[in-house]
Amino acid sequence: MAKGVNKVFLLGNVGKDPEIRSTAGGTIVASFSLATADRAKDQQGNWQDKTEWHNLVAFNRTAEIIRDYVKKGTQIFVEGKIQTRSWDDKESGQKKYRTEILVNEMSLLGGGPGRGEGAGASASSGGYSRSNTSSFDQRTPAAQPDYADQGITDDDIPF
Amino acid sequence: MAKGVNKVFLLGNVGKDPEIRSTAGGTIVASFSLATADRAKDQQGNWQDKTEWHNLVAFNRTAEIIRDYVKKGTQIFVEGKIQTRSWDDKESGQKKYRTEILVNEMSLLGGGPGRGEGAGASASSGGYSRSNTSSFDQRTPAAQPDYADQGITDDDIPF
Amino acid sequence: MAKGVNKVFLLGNVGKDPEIRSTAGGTIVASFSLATADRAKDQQGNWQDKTEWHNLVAFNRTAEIIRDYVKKGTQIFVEGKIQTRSWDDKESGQKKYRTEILVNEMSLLGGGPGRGEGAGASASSGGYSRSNTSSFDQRTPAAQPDYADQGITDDDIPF
Amino acid sequence: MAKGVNKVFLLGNVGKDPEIRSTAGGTIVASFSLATADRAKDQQGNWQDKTEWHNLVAFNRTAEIIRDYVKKGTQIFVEGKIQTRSWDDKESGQKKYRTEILVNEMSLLGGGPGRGEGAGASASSGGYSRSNTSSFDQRTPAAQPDYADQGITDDDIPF
DNA sequence: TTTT
DNA sequence: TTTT
Repeated sequence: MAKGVNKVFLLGNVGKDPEIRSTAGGTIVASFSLATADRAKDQQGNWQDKTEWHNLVAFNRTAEIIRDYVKKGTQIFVEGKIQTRSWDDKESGQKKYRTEILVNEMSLLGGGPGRGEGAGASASSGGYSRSNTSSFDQRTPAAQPDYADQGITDDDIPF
Repeated sequence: MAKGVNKVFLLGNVGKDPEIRSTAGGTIVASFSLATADRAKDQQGNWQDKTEWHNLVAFNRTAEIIRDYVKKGTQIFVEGKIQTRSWDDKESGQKKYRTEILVNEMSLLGGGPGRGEGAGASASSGGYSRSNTSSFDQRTPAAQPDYADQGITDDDIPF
Repeated sequence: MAKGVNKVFLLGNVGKDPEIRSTAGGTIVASFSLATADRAKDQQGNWQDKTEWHNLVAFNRTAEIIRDYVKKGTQIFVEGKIQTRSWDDKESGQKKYRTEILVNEMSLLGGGPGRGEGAGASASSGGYSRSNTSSFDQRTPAAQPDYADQGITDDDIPF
Repeated sequence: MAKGVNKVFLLGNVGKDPEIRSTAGGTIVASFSLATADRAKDQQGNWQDKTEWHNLVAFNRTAEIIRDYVKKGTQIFVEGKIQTRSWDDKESGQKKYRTEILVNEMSLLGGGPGRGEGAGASASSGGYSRSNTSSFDQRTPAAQPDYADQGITDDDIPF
């Protein structure tokens, strides 16, 4: 029986083309950064824009959608959960932490220059459809993403 | 004009008595960890409990409430936003990151042993009131928390 | 492909013992009201408590948990979606609407007198466990709830 | 001290040009409907699109933004709370209910045909800016909207 | 480091 | 109709 709530909502623009990898078991993993713009008062009481960057990771079907439709600049809305992975840095011997958002659901929004064109791939047929919102659900993640290049073992996999 | 969404909901138990500090400017700052329990399928398909730890920080009125009512074990619900601070570690010269949840609203829940008694401080009068929910709002944070002991400058202050 | 977001979070107390029904197909349906207490400024600028009432409905496994653990006064946290059903009132001939929250996830909180005892049924063993949080997930609803007594047809079923 | 949580997130498209009114006290009130598209399995197990309609209401600064930038078709993201108003219908003598979402924050998204042109007003300067997200905050509502034409008295005003 |  |  699960307990607790750990829920995140982010709406922003993707910082770089997502990095797509596959695990030995065939699971697709998408990693990318998302910028959420915020407006806050500075110490002089003036409104200042501030950008917060988030590390996002998605698996399976959601990762496929990201591979096919999301790139630098794409505006998306995601629902996910916060996860912090830790490991011992080989060089410094220090404990290092990386906090990521595991994406559970994603909606592609119409905004931003990173939708519908470019070298990669896109199902957007331009014109009106470019302004649609599409939402995807990743309810049943299951697999062993290959995080080996980051020194991440299977024990770090969140499901 | 602000843009984007960066919203977090957490329901869990506090890991240790909160750390309360004051800035030179008189702003009260509360820092503490929160555990959210999760239930996820492992690679054998069995349900496993997993605890995720979050670093929370609150200011002003919310920090006062935390100082007075929250301690190790207290069950709370919070709404907040994700923030990642970074600095250069003096020893290793490496860039370090710390992701925190800036608490905007908090509800004290009835659960857990960490409500209403103990060495610290508490306004809870025990008995029935232990099962109440109380909610606090921190809408207008304003000040310069003294993060000096963490090598944090005023520029890192989120408002 | 789904589009859009329709997400609700409620934390409050149950108004009456939930009503449990079964459909012809065997689906369990739980209906109940939830009060969320709010604090808002009145026209004189004074803070006033205000209670908002919500109609909640849950199916299958979540309905079973509600049947077994939730009753009048129980404090819960739910995640769900908003749904408005409409029908033609036979008497007045008017179109009538009823907005409900379809519960997707629920956490039992420790608060309130409606936990663990009473005439109905409860798996709570009292004492310490009263302060626990338990969370349940209803990810794959599937069936034909019998809403016949409300003049509701299968077409109104949300899944 | 407030209690409880009553929080709603909606992402969808506006159904009609918003209705803008002013109260005797000068408060601006915006009312409009929002469609959130959902994807759900029907009884045959096929995925079906389903649209849920919501009644939204906003006051003050948020209402002004809506007046100036939102119209039929505009894609928006809103955060708000659920409110149900009730009154006695004069004709039938029946108690009637209307559930609305009181909008607290709104983000204009790039999608949809209802952005940037039209008879009304718009600050959108076309081109790139049309794909931006703008977010507005309504933290301190205060006033007496004139709901007289709906048989609504000051007592129904949520703040 | 919480909680069950 | 809950809860404090």
